[in-house]
Amino acid sequence: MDNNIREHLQTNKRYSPADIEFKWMSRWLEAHLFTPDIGSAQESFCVALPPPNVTGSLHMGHALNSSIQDLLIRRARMQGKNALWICGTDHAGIATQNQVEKQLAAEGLTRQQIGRKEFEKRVWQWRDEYGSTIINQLKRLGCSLDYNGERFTLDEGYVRAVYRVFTTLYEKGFIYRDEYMVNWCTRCHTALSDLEVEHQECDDKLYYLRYPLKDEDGYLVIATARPETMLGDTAVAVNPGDERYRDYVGKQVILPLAGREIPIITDEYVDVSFGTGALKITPAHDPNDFEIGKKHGLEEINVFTSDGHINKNGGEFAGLTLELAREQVTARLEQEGLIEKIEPYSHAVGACYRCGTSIEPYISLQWFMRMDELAAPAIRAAEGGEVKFVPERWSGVYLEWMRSLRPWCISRQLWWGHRLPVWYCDECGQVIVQENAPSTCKCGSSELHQEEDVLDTWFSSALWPFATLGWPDATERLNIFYPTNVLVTARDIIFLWVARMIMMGIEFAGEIPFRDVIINPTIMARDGRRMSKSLGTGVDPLELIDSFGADPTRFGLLNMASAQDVRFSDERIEMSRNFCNKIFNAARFVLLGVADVKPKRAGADLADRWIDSRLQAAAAELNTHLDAYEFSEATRLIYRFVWNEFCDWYVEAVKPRLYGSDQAVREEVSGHLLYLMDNVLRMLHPFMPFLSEELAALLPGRRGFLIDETFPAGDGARDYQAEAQMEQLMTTVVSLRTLRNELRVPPSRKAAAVLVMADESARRVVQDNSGLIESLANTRLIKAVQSESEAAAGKRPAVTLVPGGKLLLPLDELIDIEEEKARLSGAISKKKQELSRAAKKLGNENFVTMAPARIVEQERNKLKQHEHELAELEQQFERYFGAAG
RNA sequence: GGGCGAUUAGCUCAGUGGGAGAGCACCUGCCUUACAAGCAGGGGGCCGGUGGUUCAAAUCCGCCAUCGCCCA
Repeated sequence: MDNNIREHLQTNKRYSPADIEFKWMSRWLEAHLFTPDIGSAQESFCVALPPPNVTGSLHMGHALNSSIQDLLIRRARMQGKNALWICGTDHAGIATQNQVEKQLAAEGLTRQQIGRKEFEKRVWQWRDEYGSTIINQLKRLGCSLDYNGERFTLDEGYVRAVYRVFTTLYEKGFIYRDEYMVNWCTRCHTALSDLEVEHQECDDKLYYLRYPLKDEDGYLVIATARPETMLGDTAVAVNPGDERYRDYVGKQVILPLAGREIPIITDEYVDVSFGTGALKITPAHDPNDFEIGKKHGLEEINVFTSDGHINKNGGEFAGLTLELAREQVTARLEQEGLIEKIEPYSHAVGACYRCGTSIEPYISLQWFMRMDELAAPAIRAAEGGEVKFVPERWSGVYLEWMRSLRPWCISRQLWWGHRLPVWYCDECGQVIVQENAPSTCKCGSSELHQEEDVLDTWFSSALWPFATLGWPDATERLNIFYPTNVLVTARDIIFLWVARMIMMGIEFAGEIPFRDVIINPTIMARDGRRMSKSLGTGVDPLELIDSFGADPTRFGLLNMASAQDVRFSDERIEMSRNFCNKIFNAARFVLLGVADVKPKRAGADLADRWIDSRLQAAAAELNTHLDAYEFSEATRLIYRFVWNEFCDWYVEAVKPRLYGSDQAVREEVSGHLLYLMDNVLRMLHPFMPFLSEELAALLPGRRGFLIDETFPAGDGARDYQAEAQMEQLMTTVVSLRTLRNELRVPPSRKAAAVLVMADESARRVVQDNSGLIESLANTRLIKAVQSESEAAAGKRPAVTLVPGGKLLLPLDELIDIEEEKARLSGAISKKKQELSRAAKKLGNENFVTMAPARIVEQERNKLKQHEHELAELEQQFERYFGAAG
């Protein structure tokens, strides 16, 4: 090893992530490690990154599911697969437009002032400047995305895919234009799909309004939460079965303020228990009323403008904002004595998912996509298990949604996005839908104009798994990597993406886009609720990377990735940081301590055989967990193996041999340590790429990158004898340590111990490895004898049970007689309890006859063991203190 | 209003039919030549309540309570 490195390792006792992360990411990128080989004959493995919003920055959800994806991708590469992790962002129509509009506003400009062309130019500039923020943040996390192949949903080729899909669906009649009620954001000035509306419970008021009857005295009282919409009322509806209103049906009321005569109609939809049971019907401003209006042929009177004011149909209220209109309408009604009462009322109000403005149900001319026919095969794919959700319960959530799909409003009144491939002839009104701009209409006119609207961003991201691979062209990439293997995402994306990707994938790429869908848990704030920007309960993953390092952040997040939502706790990241430090120091021990040899598996020594077997077990189990996507279990397993087996036992066990005077032994142990370290680092690499790479590079005889090496499969043979023998020794050591501690033997004092074991094979294990026990338990003169008479351990040794017998520690002068008496009788009563538990169970005839033989046998063995041990303890007690207490 | 999930040690969470686990925190002793972000040892839980199924329930089923998430 280089002397500089040696010195560096000697002086630095703590892992310091910041020093190495940038270095390795740069080297990986320079070596193009993350770009797959298209010519490879290897089995492919592909994951498409759910494209983050181009305006976005890394949040906890991204960090978690990217850690998962990187784990899977890196392992797949190490398993020899031709792996591709598709990289890119989506253009995020509204969000990006809002960003640029904000910029313009700062210059005192609006997009209308500069015009559409100029505006688009500004957005592209914005994108070039800020659009790779989140991709760069993924690099900091160590993600091995194919950065060279980064895609964007507005790439030239991608646009072609979008247009192909649009025109095909139009020709099939799935896409159509209609004047219909949509969700309208009065600030973003566009329609939104149902999924882009966020509902929030809010404390409001319920107004009871009096609508005077036309031809007689009196009035009908209706209840509404939105009194300002009464200006657009065109009926009052009651339930046909409602006796209270039977006499009024068919009559007219005079709509207050407007003075309009409107009918009293009946409809099953009306809930007799809501308010008074009489409902005002405003077909232009409420989705349910819209349906009722259609059914009854009611007039739709729009009283709002598209930017949230009252229009001329609102008479004297025209020009007011909706908020002011509500105040003034209720004030006027109050004046006229038409308000019966106002009650507190709590209901859900829709808000724009991008700007939070209240959503208005609004009738406008939009493009829609019918979903039922596309949904059918996508439903079957999940029902038949072709697409598998993990955890499985999400499959139900997906199916429920898919079975109740309504037409999807796909047009947006924005200037950023895929402008619909639709042209209108100014001459004859012909609608032309095709991928490329037409020059003339069938009528011969060349006076054509393109549709102003753009497509919902999610329309294009639905094509992500195949459009990024080159579709609609039959590319080699598409051939190799489609369908992708797994999609990892958050649950709120199930509808927005997963469902739509499955539908589009089946329809256009001819196959499901991915086989497994991993829905990662949500990381909650400390209070157990969703992290919230406005409440300040969010945690920034980049800050975690800054203060703990990327590897601890990844490992900690993966440790949280079980099937359940989890509260974020930085104790987990700290635990991971400590673990990284442990690994770093284990490597220091190996690198600074070993002889100058190459990694080489040894095998005669018990500890060597034991750790080899344990390594195989750990690797096998690790692969099982990863195959089952049990990430949290995987982190726990690797933690236990590295810390509690490799570090706590093997490294300690090996020290006497490593530091001994026998050079041949030292070299053998050195080779074996290096061999183990190499395996451990390869297992760790997909979890903590930076640290593992850094340490692996220091191993003698190393070349290349870890990612090109093999992930331990754990398919080597186990050595069960070595495992059992080492188990016996470890238990013996722990008993001895416990005894020492309980007796408060100072560490400086190396007490001598005697093991009395009738069992010959157990005794031989101890005899053959007495040195190991001596060093691990800080004891000397381990002697294993067959019977007490041979022990000659002084007159009054302390005693404890060990596997195969008992352990005597002669410490006459150190033992407090009363304490020892208490300690022994404590052990006796504990043993008695265990004994009686087993005896009771076996005394139950039903247990003996009904339980599996294996279990009963196990219980009998326990009973025997307890009986034997109790006898030993009582005998001991009797010898020292007379009759057992 | 509908659906889903959770309730296990002081805290954050694993454990899904055969004697309750981890990390942190706590107690005792250690600066033992890889690591004090560490080492050795230890204490601590009628597994939310209730009823049922079973030889056997933290685990399966019913009901109740509390909290959370999603959808309308």
